[in-house]
Amino acid sequence: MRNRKGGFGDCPGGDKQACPVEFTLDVIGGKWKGILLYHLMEGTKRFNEFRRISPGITQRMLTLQLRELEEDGVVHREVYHQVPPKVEYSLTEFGKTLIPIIKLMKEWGEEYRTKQLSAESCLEATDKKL
Amino acid sequence: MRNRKGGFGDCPGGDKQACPVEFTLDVIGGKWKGILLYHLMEGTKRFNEFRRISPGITQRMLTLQLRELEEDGVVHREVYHQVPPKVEYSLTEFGKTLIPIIKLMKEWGEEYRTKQLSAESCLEATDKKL
DNA sequence: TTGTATAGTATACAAAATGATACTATGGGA
DNA sequence: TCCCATAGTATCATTTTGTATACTATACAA
Repeated sequence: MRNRKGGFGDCPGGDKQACPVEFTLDVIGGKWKGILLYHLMEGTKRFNEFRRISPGITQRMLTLQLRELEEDGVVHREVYHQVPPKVEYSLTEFGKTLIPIIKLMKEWGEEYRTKQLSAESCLEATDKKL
Repeated sequence: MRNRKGGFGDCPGGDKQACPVEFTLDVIGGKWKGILLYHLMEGTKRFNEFRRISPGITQRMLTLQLRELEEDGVVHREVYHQVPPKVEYSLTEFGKTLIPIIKLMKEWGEEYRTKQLSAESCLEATDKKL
């Protein structure tokens, strides 16, 4: 993943050309990008808003993931030169084309998260019961 | 990613519960899972068929990714006790519920791969022209 | 007897992703 | 004067992911 700079043309197995699915996953598949995009669908968010929403993410990771999304043209970063600083993140028009995918992933996740969990607890039955 | 065994209940930031998108990405987001699922949509595939389709993948990674998909209940692994061995992989019913997502990702990838590339070459303009 | 094909394992190593922690600048308020 | 908040960097450690290579069993075919 994310090893695409420098052109797809010389991709050894030709995977990236052959697989648009991989291309898409390359854009949205980072560890935190799902959450970020999910919340950006609601509208503009500030840096620390994301931190409050997902306390698990470190500042570093938040910066990195947002920068990658920015590089990919998916999010827009608006800097207000104030003190204390203010930076707003939002979906670009291009980023908005991802919304149907995010929504579908959200719905699938919502529907199968619980089912999968119960299936797993039947199959594995080694963990503590929730 | 993939750090979910042992229950979601104690997820520190509560991210996995809060974000079904992450749950979905956890299932389909492996480096090769996109390609594998993409080709499994067409029907049953054998181990070495995958290797021929994507020569870039090593045997080890192919095994690992298929096993993860199997663990997640997405693919079914049918072993034929023959010599030489024969193992067939196919989508489970559960796996088939992912098809709309894969298809949407495929379409998005097909549509924006080229646009993104040309946009990138305008913005970055450091790589050789394709 | 040697080679072929399949579907893997095992081991070692390398690279990439992620995490933890400390640090920065700055204007305003207590 | 000290502390607060914001939006980050910088550095280092750890974990995860991926690669390379060699190895396995076994029936059949040359």
